[in-house]
Amino acid sequence: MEELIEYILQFGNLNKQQIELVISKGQILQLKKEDYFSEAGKIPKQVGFIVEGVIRGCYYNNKGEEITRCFISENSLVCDYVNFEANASSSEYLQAVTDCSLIVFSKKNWEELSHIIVGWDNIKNKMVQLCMYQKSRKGPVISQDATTRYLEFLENYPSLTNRVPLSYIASYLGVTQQSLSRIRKNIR
Amino acid sequence: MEELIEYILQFGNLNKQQIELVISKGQILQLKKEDYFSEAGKIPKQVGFIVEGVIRGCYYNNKGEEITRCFISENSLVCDYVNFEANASSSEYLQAVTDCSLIVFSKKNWEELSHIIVGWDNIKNKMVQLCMYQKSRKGPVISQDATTRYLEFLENYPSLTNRVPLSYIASYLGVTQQSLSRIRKNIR
DNA sequence: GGCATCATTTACCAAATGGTAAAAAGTGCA
DNA sequence: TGCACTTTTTACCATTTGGTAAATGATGCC
Repeated sequence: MEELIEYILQFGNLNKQQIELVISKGQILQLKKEDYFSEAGKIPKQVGFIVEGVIRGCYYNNKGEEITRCFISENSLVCDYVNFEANASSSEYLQAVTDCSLIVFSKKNWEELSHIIVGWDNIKNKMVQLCMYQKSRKGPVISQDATTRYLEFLENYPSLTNRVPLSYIASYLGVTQQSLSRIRKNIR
Repeated sequence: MEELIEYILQFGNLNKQQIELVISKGQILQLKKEDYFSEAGKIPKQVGFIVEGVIRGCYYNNKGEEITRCFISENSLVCDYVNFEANASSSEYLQAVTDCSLIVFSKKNWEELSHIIVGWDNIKNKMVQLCMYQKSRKGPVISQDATTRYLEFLENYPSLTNRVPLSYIASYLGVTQQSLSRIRKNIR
């Protein structure tokens, strides 16, 4: 739980008792590679914090191709938050890319924290907003060519290169797997 | 102001007195085409709501090319919100594409609303989060080809086609202006 | 170990897009 | 109206990327 607490304290202060309250509401969740954390068409039921592992957001486009939209790794929140809040069904899958250890909060527990910790809403919203902001900033830039997008991916996600299948990275970067393979060859 | 109130009430209820408080904190701002609402390298000073006009988010990439990252039009919030909250300098410009009428809230007034209206924070955060969420969903999809991206742009932003220069749309879609011109020709 | 299965690389050609340049169309102003 | 200026279109060819297919490399299971 230490990682989670350290993460939270970036966004505001909590005393020991409040930290205990947060911990008491969280539960450990282990996901096996390819398990879903949440699914398209279903209402997201929990907020997660990744202690170990990689999760991706993905969906199927109208050609039936599977597209990876984002990667989330250690020490980050994982949740389709807007739909979690609105009790609306999600349009994408959140799927474990590797075996994962998470700390998760049910909707009930997550909401209770707002009632029992003064200032929790403030921390919570800063966390969620930073999360959304970073996703939009660390993603591939559409105006760059594929090689540049791959090089920036390596910079932004150095720890992912060897634990994520090439096909996921390819659809994330908007190129075919074959093109990405060729790009990697040309870089060396 | 009616548009703003209607927009806000989507996210939660306010009584007449509270609505008056919101109105009392907002100010009218007129922007001329190409004026900046906020600038890269500067700390965003206000939150805006677009009553009339179009604003774009843009920046200069490392080749010095000007890249449009998003379009925001009537009945939407406009703000680099994370940096506004954090008093951090922005990495992009928010620039009027057409003459604009806005209702703006200074940082001081925006924060005061949190103190004087119970439940304002809740409304505010839902607004901001939906705003960020939509930006990530309405943007061009990197795994689609340029023609598809343009067609989806037309669907997502039908009102922008004739009031935004082609060059802005081109960089937004990640193609050169010449390519976009060719694409438009082939669609007809 | 050997086999089946899946992931990645390579090759080939077709199609899409970029870069440069020039022409055409549109806009504002004297 | 006519001129200067900006925006958009068009054309040409080089380069990048996609689509299909097959070969190679990895991985897990019996």
